[in-house]
Amino acid sequence: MVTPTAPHVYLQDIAGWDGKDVTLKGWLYNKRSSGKIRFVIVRDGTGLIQCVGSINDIGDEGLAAVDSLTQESSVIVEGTVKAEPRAPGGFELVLKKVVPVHVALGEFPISPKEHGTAFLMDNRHLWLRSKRQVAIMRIRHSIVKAIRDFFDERGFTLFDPPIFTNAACEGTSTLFETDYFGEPAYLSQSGQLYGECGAMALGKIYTFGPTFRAEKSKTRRHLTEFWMIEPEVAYAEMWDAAALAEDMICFVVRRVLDTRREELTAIERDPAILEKIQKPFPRICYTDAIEVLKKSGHEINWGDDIGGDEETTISNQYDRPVFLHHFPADLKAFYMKRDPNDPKLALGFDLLAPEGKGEVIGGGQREDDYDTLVARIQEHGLKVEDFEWFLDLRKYGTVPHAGFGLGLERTVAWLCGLPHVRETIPFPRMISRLKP
RNA sequence: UCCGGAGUAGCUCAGCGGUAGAGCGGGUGGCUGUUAACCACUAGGUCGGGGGUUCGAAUCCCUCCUCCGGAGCCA
Repeated sequence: MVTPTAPHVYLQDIAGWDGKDVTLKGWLYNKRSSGKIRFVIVRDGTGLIQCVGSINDIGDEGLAAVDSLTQESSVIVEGTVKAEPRAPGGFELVLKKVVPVHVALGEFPISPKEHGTAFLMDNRHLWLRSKRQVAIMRIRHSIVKAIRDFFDERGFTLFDPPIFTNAACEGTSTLFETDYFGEPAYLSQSGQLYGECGAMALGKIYTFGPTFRAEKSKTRRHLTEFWMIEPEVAYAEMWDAAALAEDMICFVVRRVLDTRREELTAIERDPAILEKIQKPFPRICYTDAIEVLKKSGHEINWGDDIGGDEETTISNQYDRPVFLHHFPADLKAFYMKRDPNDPKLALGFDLLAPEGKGEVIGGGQREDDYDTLVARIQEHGLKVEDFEWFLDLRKYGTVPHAGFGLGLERTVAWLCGLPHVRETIPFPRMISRLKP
C-alpha cells in the first residue's frame, strides 16, 4: 500500500477542506465512465463523495486502477476537494491517486437497484453498508445516547440486571430456556424486578439491556431479542413515572431533531411530525378509551384487552403520544399496584406512539405491601419461593415506587417513521431469523 | 397455533396447458461531465421439493418445505 501524502479526512468533515488535498479511505459505492474520464462514488462510513478521475490527472495507470475496482472494493484515494453545486453533498474530489486496497472477490450481492426484504435480511451484514441503514443506525445511536444523558443528568444510576434468570418475571410470556450447568435458566424478559432492588439501594436507577421473548409473534412490532430501558424510582407514584416518561420522550425527540437532521432527510422522515411531540401528552383512562372505541365501531367490552387496531384508533386522534392508564388489574402483571379507590383497576399506564406505531412504553406503580404481593404471586400461579428475594424489598423498609419500560426498537421505528422494527437494530432476531 | 399471500436467471419480476422471457447486476467493447449514466454485444435456469392428471405441465390437482403479512401475546 502506498503511503498517502495528504492528510486523511472523514467525509463528514469534508466541507472544511475545500480547495485542499486530502486522502480518503473507504469503499467503492458505484462508478461510471465516459471515454478517458471516470466517476467514482466513494463512501467511508461517514458520507459519500463523487471522485472524478481524468486521464490528464491520473494517467492510464490511474484509469486502470479505477477500472479494477468493483462495487464495495476497498480503496484509498487522494485528490483535491472542490465545491461542486451539482454534486450531492456539495463537493467533489478531483483525483490524483487511486490505491486499491482490496478488490472484492466477487460480485457484491446488493446492487444499487431494488431488492426484496427477505433477500436484504439474508444479507443484513452487507445491507448495513447502505446509506439508509447507516442513517438509521446513527439515529439509533443518538436515541440511546439521549436516553442515557436524560437519566444521568437527573441523578439516575445505570443498574445492569442479569440476563440469566431463574424464573419468569411476568408469568404470561414465553421464555427462552437454556441449560445452566444442568439447571434450567431463562433469558431475561425484563430487568424490572432487579431494577426495583436497585431503586431501594440507590433511590433512582435505570436498566438498559437486551431482553428476550420467545413469543411466536410475527408482526412488524416484534423481535425476540430487543433492548429495553427501565427506570425505577423509590418514593414515586404512578403519575410521577408517567411524567418522567413524558419528559424523557420530549428530551429524546429534541435531541434527534437537533443532531440528526441529515439522517432524517436521508430516510425521508418529515421532521415537522416530530416537532409536534411536545408536553403535555393527552391522558385517557382505559374505561373512557373503551367508550371511544365502541363509538368508533369496535366490538370491545370493558375488561377486554386493547389490541393493535384499537390502539391505532386511539392514537390517531392525536398528533403526539397518548397515555392510556388505569387498566383492569386482571390484564396486568402481578406486581402492579391496584387503585385504592377501585381495586378492579391497576395503577399502570401504556404510552401509545402516534401514527399507529403502538405501545412504546408500559409502566406504573408497583405493589409495595408484603401480604398483598404474596397473594398476587399465588393468584398468578407463580411459586412464592422463586420471589423471596423480591418480597424482601417489601419486608425491609418498603416504600411506594414506580417505573416504566421503554422498547428501544419501537421507539427508533417510530421516530424514523419505519413500518417495521427489523431495520432498527443491526441484527434483528425474529421467529424465523437467527442468521446472520 | 390460526387466517391470507408468495416461491421462475445473482436481484426485481412477467409468462398461467404447446420452443424459458425482460429490466437491473456480471463480462467484453465504445464514449472526457456522468448522476440508480448511456449505446452495442455476451454469458447465465433441476421454473422451491416430491407425487399425480395430460400426447405435452413453470402453468391444472394433491402434498411437503421455506419466506412474507396479519391475528393472538407483548415493549
